[in-house]
Amino acid sequence: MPDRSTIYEVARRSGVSTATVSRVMADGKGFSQVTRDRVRAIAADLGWVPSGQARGLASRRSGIVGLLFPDLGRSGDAEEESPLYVDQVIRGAERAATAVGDAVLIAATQCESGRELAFSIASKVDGLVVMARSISDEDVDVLARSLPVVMLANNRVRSGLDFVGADNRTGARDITGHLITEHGIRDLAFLGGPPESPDSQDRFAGFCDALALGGLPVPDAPAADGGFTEAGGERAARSMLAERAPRAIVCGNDEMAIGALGALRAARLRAPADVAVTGFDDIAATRHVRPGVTTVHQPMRELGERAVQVLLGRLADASMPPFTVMLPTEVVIRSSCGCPAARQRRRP
Amino acid sequence: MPDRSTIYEVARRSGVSTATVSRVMADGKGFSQVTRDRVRAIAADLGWVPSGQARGLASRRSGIVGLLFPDLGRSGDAEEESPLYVDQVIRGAERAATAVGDAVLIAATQCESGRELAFSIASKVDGLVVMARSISDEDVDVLARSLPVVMLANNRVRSGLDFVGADNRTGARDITGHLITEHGIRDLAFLGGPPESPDSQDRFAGFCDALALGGLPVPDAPAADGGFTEAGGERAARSMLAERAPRAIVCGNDEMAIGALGALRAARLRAPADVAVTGFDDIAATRHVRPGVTTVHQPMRELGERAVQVLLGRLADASMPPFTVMLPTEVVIRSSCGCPAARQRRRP
DNA sequence: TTGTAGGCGTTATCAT
DNA sequence: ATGATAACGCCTACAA
Repeated sequence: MPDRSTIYEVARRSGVSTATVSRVMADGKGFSQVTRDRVRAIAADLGWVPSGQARGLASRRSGIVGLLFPDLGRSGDAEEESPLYVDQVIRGAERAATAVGDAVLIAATQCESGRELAFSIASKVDGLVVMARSISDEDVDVLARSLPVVMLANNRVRSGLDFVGADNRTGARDITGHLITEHGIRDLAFLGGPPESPDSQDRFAGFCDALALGGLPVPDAPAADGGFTEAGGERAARSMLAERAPRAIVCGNDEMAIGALGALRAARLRAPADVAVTGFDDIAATRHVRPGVTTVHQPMRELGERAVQVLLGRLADASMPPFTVMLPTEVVIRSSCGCPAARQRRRP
Repeated sequence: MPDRSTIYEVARRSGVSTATVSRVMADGKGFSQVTRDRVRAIAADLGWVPSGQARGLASRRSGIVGLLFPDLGRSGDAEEESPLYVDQVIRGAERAATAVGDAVLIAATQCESGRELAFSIASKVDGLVVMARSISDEDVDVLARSLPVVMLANNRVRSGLDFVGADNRTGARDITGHLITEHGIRDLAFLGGPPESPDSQDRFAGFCDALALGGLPVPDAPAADGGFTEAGGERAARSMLAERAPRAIVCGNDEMAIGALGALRAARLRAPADVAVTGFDDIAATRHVRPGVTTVHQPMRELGERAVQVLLGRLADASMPPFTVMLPTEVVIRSSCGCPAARQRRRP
């Protein structure tokens, strides 16, 4: 690897100044066609790749946005334990960023342990998208003092920060309402994720909304906690069933719903005949499993896209008032709720 | 957002020079404990985040590695069409990079269309991991002239570049051999991915190896091409079955295997009783579908990790001879090959 | 159309 | 243990 050549080298060989080279590469104005061609040819010939560092320093814009997401896989054991959720968000962010020529820097961080990493990322980017549970609130505040930060899927109200999220609460209310209204079920249990997860909290709140609407007693906490994993969901459902089987288990996400289906099978209970089950997120597996899991579709990729778009907007105009984007969710009817399998359509 | 404060501000308030601040932040040597504490306190108080640009420019190391992966989702329609494969690789890369304090810059590129993007990424990083089919060979060569490049899963022999990949050929040979040896099947068809995919080519080669070993006639091309997608696999299998059903369909990946299972169901053929089916990759869905898909496990996450590790090694020592890492694959027996469902264990 | 020169915020090399 | 000061590679007025 011969040292990366510089703008000086290109300028020297082209017989022009570095300013002209810079202008040519920026595709601006102020040079003749012949100069342009010569410079470009020599740059290509040299295989010159301009230094993003220097460019960023001079123009005070790196063209990089950062994405911090919660580091789950590392503590969990199996690969499938870590939600594909995040992957879709990453893809969405990537898409939105490259659409405007920016790039995405990613890092998995976990509150305390990821502090240093988070700051390291922050030093390299123009702005940051921070997913729920990836760094502490205090650190968010510190970071937000020196660069634009968009909160993603973290429903906590934070002073003056842009926010992008999905309407978890309404989704949970709708799917629970479906169970109550369409299937006449009046004995439902909610299987939650990690208690500190805002997503889990919002979904539980929506569950409660639906119970209240249906005139049913409202619990003050989820019936059990499955940590958002398939194994955790199975475990939680198993111990729940050991006591008393409800007519329906509303799960905080799809992984746990799939785990719950396993627990029902093990307990020789039929789903949905004996116990209806619903999920949340609409991951691919919900389509492949039998019975198909009735769930709530989250626009995960779009979440990532919108977050980056909001960030870019903020970068362009720092004076805008704080922005909040709440993306709609959608109930997806399959058969685990008791609907006939054929009716695999979506309804609002 | 008040302007990001600089090292000058910190130095001034601390009553020391910028050099000292730099030393303190680098956790190096050459300052008293009291100076250190004062500087750190003031830096924290100011919420100072050092500029990665300036730091990179001065130290000629950005602490960022780039990952270029093929941009599939954009052309395909549904989300699930785009292989989860890539997501795992991204996660692995992220893990390996953050383990040493680096960050990963990601971009989806598609040969010609992604040229510009690829160069933009290259300008921002210390080195590049390039996945198969994400940019053209010529562009790889150009980029490799100015920064270290590691090829990932691209089996093409490229002069002097580091390479990391999985042993597709042996995996395909083993799983095909299983069908021939354990199940006595002598009439097999290979369902390939995009003809230009090195992965697909290698797997087909392994398929042929096994046929030759079993004394069976060796075709010179896959029986059909399903583009590595579930829908494509179903379509290809359907038209294959319209002519004549083989005793086994060896699919180039899992998505197509799942599609093929759908086609068999539609044709009122039983799997594996009438036609055995195998996949490749071991994605999560292969466990959830019925029958469970016998497949070849690819260490996708590890692929990403190793690629970044090799890149970091190259960064540390540019003079090493080109490095090749071939990770082993592993046959995972489920029931779509004809084995009893209970025997869900792995074998080499 | 083109060149000159100062500045971007660090790190690193000398000194002291 | 600390301070000057010269890079680092590019952009951008301002001049010519």
